[in-house]
Amino acid sequence: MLDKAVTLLNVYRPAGGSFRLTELAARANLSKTTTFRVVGDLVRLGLLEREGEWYRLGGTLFELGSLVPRRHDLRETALPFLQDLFESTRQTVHFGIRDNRDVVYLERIHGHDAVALPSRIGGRLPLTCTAIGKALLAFSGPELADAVLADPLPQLTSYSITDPVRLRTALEQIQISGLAYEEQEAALGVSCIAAPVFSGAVAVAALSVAVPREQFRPAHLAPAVRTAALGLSRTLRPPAARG
Amino acid sequence: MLDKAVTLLNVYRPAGGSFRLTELAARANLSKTTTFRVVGDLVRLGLLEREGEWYRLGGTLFELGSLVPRRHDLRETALPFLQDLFESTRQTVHFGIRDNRDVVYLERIHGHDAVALPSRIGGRLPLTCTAIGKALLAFSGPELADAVLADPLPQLTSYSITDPVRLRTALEQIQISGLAYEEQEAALGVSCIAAPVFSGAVAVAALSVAVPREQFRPAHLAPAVRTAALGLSRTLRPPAARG
DNA sequence: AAGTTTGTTCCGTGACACGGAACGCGACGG
DNA sequence: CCGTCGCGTTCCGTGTCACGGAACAAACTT
Repeated sequence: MLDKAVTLLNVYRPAGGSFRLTELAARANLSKTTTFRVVGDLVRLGLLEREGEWYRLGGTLFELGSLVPRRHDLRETALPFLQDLFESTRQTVHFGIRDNRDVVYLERIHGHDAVALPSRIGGRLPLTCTAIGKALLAFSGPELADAVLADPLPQLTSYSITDPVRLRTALEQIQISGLAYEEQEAALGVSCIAAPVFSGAVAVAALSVAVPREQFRPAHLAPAVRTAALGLSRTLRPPAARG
Repeated sequence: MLDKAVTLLNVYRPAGGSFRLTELAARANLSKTTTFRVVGDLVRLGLLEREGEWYRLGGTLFELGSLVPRRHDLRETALPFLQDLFESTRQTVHFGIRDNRDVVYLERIHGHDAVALPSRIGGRLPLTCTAIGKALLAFSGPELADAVLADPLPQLTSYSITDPVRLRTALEQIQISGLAYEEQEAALGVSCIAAPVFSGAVAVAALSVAVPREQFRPAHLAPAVRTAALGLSRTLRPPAARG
């Protein structure tokens, strides 16, 4: 019952949208009868919403998701620094953490002229294809980097780094400079620069600026990104006694 | 099973936090045995996370919640206008929709010196105690206003309006001016000004600026709030063919 | 050392989740 | 106008697994 319910909810990952009963049953590998009953319960409980014959995720999930502790707290303390960064660059600003081998985006703020990117709040992208991911990977200990480099590297565009040797030298460069770059590795026409947010020696999060490729001026963006990341690191220090 | 699981998740509303097994069982009115089993399933499925003997909401909920359609779409198109508003006022900016008799906040952006407020993303406050709520109530049709005014009005502070007659004249004033005010009705020392976001004749959302009481200059804030709301209304028009 | 509260395991019973089969309906298409 | 298809929905018999009381181990409090 519970398993089937969560399986049904997971049908909506990672893209969201609306589904009809039969399609839900097919994607969840459940019988139509069971789907009908479970989906009915989910609607009654507010986890799904029904509009005609279409089902979508319900508002209760939004409210529960907003309460998830680490995500909410980090986002709240990071927001002012992200605002600073946005104001000084006027480009799309990202903020994310690591979960396993993905970066999970906690915040993404932009103006009217945002670049097209696969990132979205609550969404996931491979560590190795994004600037934020590389910044996190470079400061998450050598074990993780070794493990990631041992497997085939995921590829989002033709520019995504697939050569582990090249990625390792990139990580070493990141560890020296404290800045991570990414050029069209996540989306064509977009480049990124990111800096890790530290709690001690390991990165607990990272923030980045995404810029159209032709406007990418790393030397100009670096100080702003670094300043925001350092400021956030310092702010996290006092209350972040949680090991 | 499903009911009990959702009951357990709802223990975390509206404040979030961490709970131990016995406290979860008590708050959910479930036997300790059942709580133990269901909570174990929830952890296995990612809806809860366990740290020692403490349970908190899990990252899966954050990711699912970020996919809830109306919330996500509205937030995404509203964000640039909220940024404009924040930049021109440098005060806490809110964006919310109506759900039943509450306002649900979809976004809340602020700088380093944010005022203390009970609002939070995904949180709820009574329609009648907030500027956003009044703006929504004034443009949600007379039936809702009549129903709300017929019942006792909720009260968050000693300044919250409890007299239905006074609230009705306030709503009429909002319908004329297109702007809603609130002075210390949600939190002491904080005043707000809000404007509705229209889709046709009804408000589908509203945005506001929250300011420390002593700095509150309505005449100065009004144009910025109105401009942001109108711009957002216009942007929502073309793609918002959904009745 | 006795008592209290914690998380956890065990187990017998009974409710209810399960999915196959069948139904009503609307949309096509011959 | 009548088949057929796919849809959502209802029904029902079977079997399972959810349920909670009782008991246990461990960690604190007194």
